[in-house]
Amino acid sequence: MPELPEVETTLRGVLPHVIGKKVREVMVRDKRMRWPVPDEIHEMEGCRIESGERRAKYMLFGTAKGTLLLHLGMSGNLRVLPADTPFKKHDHLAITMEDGRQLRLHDPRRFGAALWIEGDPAEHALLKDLGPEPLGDEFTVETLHAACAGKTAAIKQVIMDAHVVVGVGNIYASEALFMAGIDPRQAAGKVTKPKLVKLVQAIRKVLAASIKMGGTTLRDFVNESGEPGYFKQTLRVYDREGEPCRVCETPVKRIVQGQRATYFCPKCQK
DNA sequence: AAAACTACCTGAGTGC
DNA sequence: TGCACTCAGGTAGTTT
Repeated sequence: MPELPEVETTLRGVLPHVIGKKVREVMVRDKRMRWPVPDEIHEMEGCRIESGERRAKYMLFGTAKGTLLLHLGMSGNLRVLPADTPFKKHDHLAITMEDGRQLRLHDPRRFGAALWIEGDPAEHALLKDLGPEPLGDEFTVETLHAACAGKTAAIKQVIMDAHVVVGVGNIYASEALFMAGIDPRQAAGKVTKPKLVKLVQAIRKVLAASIKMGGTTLRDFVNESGEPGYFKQTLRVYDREGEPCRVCETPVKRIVQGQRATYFCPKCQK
């Protein structure tokens, strides 16, 4: 499910309900996530949530004692509900705030994560080697060019590599390559610099546009209020196999790269 | 070093 | 209805 725009949408929705509020209780209903939810997560009980930010697809909530790290994996969502709302299957974590509202992490596939970090989150193993944020100043044509230099791997694989740039998942990788007019199978080292310029712009543009529309709901993504995102109707190629390219009407092609589906227009992307 | 592949897990959809 | 099968938005870790 969630790529960067969906995580950003969720975080923005959650923030007003948690910033400056005290945590009353943390309930771990099922600790089986990508990694077992640590007992230390209860450290946050009684703490005030001072900050909430996103790094790559991780959400980080800072308190005086430590930082809560949440990841939505493939099928997760994080909602704000009244604490007395009946639990659903796969509601693995529930954090009750002092005002009776509850944050609930729901994740059927359990590829998501809930961890407790003591010390500087930037030094945590999951975060310290991440590449630049795509919407930040550190992601530039120069950094992308350097990352692509000499690589024989397909350009799509490279922009999905979190060491190169974070947050570009399977949907937006296909979309950005379409917008930049680049064949996703092209060796990264062979993509020309003018194309890389377009690619950097395309990645920024597609992510920002999706955030504006509340993300993409393909099947089951919902934001903190349980509402879907509306970017799906704007997708140019993803999940449109056989349908006409919105530019040239050539049928959109689906291939598999690195065991993931890739969608592209064989005429517009060279 | 880089590329290819595996593993984790549940649920929805398809075809027989 | 039911069974077998495929596919899905992520990414750390292992193998080649």
